[in-house]
Amino acid sequence: MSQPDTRQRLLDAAERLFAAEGFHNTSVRAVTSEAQANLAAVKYHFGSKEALLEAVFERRLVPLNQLRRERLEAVRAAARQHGGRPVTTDVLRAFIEPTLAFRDHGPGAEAFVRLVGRAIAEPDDTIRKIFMQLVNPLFILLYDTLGEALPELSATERFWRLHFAIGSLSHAMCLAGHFQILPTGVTSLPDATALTAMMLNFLTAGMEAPCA
Amino acid sequence: MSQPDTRQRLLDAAERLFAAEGFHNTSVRAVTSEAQANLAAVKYHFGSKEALLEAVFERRLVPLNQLRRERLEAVRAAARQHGGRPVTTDVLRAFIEPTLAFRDHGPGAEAFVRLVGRAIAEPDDTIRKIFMQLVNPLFILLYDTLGEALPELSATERFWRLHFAIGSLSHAMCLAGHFQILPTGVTSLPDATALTAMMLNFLTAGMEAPCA
DNA sequence: TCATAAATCAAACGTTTGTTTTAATAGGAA
DNA sequence: TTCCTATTAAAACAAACGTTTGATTTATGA
Repeated sequence: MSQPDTRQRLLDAAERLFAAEGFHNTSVRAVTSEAQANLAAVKYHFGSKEALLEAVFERRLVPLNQLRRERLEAVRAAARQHGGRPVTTDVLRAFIEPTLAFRDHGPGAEAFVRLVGRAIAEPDDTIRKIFMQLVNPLFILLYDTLGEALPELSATERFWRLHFAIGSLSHAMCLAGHFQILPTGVTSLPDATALTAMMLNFLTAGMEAPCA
Repeated sequence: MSQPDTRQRLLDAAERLFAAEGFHNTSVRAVTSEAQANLAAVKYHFGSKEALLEAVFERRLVPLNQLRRERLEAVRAAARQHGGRPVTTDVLRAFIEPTLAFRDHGPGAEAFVRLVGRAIAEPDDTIRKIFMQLVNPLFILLYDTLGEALPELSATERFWRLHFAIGSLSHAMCLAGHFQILPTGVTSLPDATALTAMMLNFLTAGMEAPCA
């Protein structure tokens, strides 16, 4: 029997199922069945289905957020050191590169990326707040750092351009490995590095566009 | 009693609740209760809960799609008439302007915009296919028209840049009237016209960015 | 070895789910 | 009126839901 850590197996199964079927469309029984655990194990290890979702988010989002924060702070520090502004594309890269590269962080990570990509648009207030509580401080840091890179941009413009970028990113996260029919001419799917390069190229141009 | 059209009241209630709480988190009883109709009315008028969702999509998406298609075809025709390419920002505007302006199309339209913004990232295959079946032909037309505006762009680049744009748009649609805390300096929220202008400015720059 | 805690288990809790059935009510045409 | 169809209504369906209980097993440390 592979029963080393029931808690871990529950997190793995919940991560996969919540990403593939959605939170409300996934039953606790489906999770415990896939994890080869007893139905009551969710209550024992986490307390409730919602607390399980919170644990799924926290397990991967806490280290990912720390990495993204470090990269953003590094860009800020480097700019301050040579007395200039941070470069827009560096700021965006500090946030986006670790995010898209995360899908290669072992099995389940790809499902997690899809789960996170959807969480920001989650209708259920309780669920969205669980997620936002974890990522909002980072969004604020990104917003502030973009303000240092683009001081001529008004707060309103910067706010909405950041949301446009977040939309592009989260949509691309949802598409990870979840592919529809491709148009003729689009042969293969890009890896995380190539996708990051394309997205940075696109979003940097949008961020730096002169105001109309 | 306001009982002119039970079918219409069911669509209105379902539209609002599906957008606010999500499809799987909304019960048929909640819909019929808000519509002041009998529980069995959903089965009688639509057949099932899923068929009700499909009707919610179709009621507004069919005319909206027709408008977007006309606007896209008009841009194509105008370009062909004077023997040149369509302009990128005109192509994007033809699709985006009617989409964002739709939230002012009477009561319930704002909720519908949010519902559509989320539908593209819907985990449930059945639901996403109901939606995709309605919008995919338009996405293909948009993809082709962008190819006429930007013939130097590779199919892969164009494909992903379109997805980045769709991500920005759908995220902005989800945010409509559903606002979180605003950062200092961001005072008021833009109307559909102002938001369209900002988004077009952003996405046009991204679309026309030189390849790295 | 024994006691204590941690973990797992089967089973049932009461509710809620989407759906269905059957009867009652309305409204217009003959 | 009378008949027929369209619509509404109340009630129940079986199934699935998240949660909880209490007993049992497993592991740990004295």
